[in-house]
Amino acid sequence: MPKTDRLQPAIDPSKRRRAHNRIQPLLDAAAKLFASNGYRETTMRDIGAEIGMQAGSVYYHFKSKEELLLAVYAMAVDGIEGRLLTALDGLEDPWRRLETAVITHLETILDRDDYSSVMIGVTPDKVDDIATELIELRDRYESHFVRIIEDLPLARRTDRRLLRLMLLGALNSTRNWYREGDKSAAAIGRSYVKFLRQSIAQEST
Amino acid sequence: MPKTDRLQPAIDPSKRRRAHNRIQPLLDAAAKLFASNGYRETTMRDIGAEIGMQAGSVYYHFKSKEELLLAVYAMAVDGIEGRLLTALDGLEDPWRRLETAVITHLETILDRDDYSSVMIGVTPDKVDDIATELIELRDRYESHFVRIIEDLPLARRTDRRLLRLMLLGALNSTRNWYREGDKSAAAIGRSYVKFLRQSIAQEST
Amino acid sequence: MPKTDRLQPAIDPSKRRRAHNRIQPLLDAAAKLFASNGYRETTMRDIGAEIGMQAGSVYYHFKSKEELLLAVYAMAVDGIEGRLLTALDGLEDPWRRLETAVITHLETILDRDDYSSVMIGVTPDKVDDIATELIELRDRYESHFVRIIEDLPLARRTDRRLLRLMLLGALNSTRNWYREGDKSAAAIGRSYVKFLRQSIAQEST
Amino acid sequence: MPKTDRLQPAIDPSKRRRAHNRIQPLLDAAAKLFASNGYRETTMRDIGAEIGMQAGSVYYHFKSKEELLLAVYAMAVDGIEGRLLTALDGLEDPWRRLETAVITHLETILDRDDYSSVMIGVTPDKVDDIATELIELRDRYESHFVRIIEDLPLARRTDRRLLRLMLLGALNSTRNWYREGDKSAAAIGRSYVKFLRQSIAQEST
DNA sequence: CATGAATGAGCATTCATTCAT
DNA sequence: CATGAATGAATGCTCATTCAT
Repeated sequence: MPKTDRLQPAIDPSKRRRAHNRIQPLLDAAAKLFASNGYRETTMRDIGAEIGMQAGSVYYHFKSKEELLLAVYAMAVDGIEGRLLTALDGLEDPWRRLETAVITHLETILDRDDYSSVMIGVTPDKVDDIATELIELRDRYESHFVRIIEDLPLARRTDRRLLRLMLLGALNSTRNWYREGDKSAAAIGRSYVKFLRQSIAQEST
Repeated sequence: MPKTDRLQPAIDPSKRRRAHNRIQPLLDAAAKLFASNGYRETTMRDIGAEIGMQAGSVYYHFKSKEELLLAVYAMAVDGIEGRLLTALDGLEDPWRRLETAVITHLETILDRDDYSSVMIGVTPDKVDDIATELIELRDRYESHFVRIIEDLPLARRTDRRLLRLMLLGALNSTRNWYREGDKSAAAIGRSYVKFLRQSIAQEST
Repeated sequence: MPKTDRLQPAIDPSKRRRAHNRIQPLLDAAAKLFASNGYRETTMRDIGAEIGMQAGSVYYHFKSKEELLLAVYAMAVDGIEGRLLTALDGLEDPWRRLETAVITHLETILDRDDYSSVMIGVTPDKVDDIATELIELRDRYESHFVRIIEDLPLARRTDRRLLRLMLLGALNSTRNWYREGDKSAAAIGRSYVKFLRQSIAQEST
Repeated sequence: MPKTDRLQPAIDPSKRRRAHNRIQPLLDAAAKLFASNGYRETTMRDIGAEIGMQAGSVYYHFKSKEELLLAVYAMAVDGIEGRLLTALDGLEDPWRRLETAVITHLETILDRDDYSSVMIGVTPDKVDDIATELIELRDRYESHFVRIIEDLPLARRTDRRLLRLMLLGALNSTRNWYREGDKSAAAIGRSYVKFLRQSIAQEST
């Protein structure tokens, strides 16, 4: 995933040279540490140290640890959403769209991208003050799955919400067991869709 | 789930009544707090206070917080495993066995049982020193699913491991979204199995 | 002023020996440092160090710095009120009562007693969370002056409230200029009353 | 009180308009914040922000926070002293001079003027490095009261220093209790003088 | 068995100050 | 003149753990 600068405050490009933009490195460092050690277990000192900065200095850029998490989370959603939309672009067939979404999602989270790891790994309700914002962000992303599943020609009375929840639960949990040497994200994704498709598709399909 | 004492080390029953009668309350308190607030966010003081005990006194019974988590985790596995085996007892049909396992699993974790909440909710790798033990315990439980899925008459070349991983991932993630008023655990379980069955079953089925 | 134990939780005297009661030394240390350096400029580390204790350990006894201030303040009021009542005991003549109150007040705050210095020196409104409690305590003490001045046979239309405020303002400010070698507290007190008495007394006096 | 520039170092008037036009706003901002929140509780960031300036930029004008306080304090003394002298101008009668001084002082500090609030509210000894300068400034102002009281025809053996200290103590403490709706500054001042005059005046008066 | 007391390392956060640009 | 960025020391507070009694 590209470490985009979508979230960055627009700054006068002339100053950019000087500013050395420490925000991106900071976000990257935070993402990396949150992803590998967890949000709570990562200290502001760790984050600062990662880019040779004092803990206190981090506060020049982000006014709290939670604020920093929120920024990382937002960039994660930004990134994964962007990838998803790009991959989906131009695809019409509902089942292909589903498969593509599943595969893209898996590819993002299994390539151990720090940002999306944070998004998948951080339990919003442990971070009270920004829980709402976090959940909103996540929902924004998942809404694409809502739509994709809506468009599927399914057997009548299929509970589409349950289907989505099942699928996303399965998808997100891959990151707990996936190891180097396992099947590719694409293969896993294809299998998951195959495991479901025939059971849920409309008869005629 | 009953707050059983199934796993307790076999000790002289005469002493049991008096000597170790604080262990169970302690485990229950820890389970309750770990489940509702998380392992890291729960302090030894909280746990002690829950049963009117000083923080320091907890160390008479468990030599560290991790040790306490391990004990809770072990009891959780013990409990959920017990329920599973009881439910499965006597059942022969492979698909019924699967459905029963799925439903039983969901019933345990969705009735917000403290012990199993800990088992599902605590990420082993955040607790370095006992991660191995925790994983072993979890594997012991999941091995029943390995066997159940092994016994399923599936289409040739179905990746049974992937199927199990997908299913357990979906199952365990229910606890993140399940709310009062949602379908029953049994209904959800039945749906999940239905979502899969036809797609993966051997033609003749 | 006696460093009383009025505020202490009643504890089983048998345990007292063991407990070494660190609360009193802690209050004394806090009073001393608050008095000489100010509340804000005193750190919990300073207070702990004063009695050979880690900063963190202070929290075993007081759950916050403000809580500690409140306890010191309460003991200060306790002490100065006790002295006042004792001094007033048995006195009937209204003017003697006033003079005695004034002198006693001055003696307490000018002997550089740490507790009353805190009471006089700490501005309640800088300590938001306990401002109310602090003000209540101070009012409790000052209410004795309200009564003493009420009992004075004054010229009609004398604004007794204003008189009290003037007097207490003058009294409390002595601590800002009083130096070793100045007149005694008693002499100052007598002068202050003399400065006022004739002007405000009822004609017949 | 007008936010005057009376004390400013005499500088080339041509530059004054432009070059130092940030000093006055800075002083005003500092005075405002010191007065309402206290010296310690006010940060350089707050002060800068008040006039749209970075914290670091403040250091271009004042080399430290204490320096800034000193400047505010000096302007405060300058202002209150100016008002006093203006009010006293032409008055001959010693008692009228006293009453006027008292009332003028009260009017200045009770109209919640930021500068004089700082002067009255900041305890010099909490600001070690400039305590001497602060005290000198305050003394300069109070010397006018020394003289006014010297000129009073008082009963022999009246301790004029004590009288001054009592009066100023009473005066300055008004700001702790004065609230909207209380008597006017003038009324309070007149009362205070009345409370004292007859008691201390020479018989013949 | 249990407590009361204390430790000490650590944490998020604050803030006066510096300085290159 | 002013800023943006950073420092570093400090601060109130937390918490798993220890240990004498």
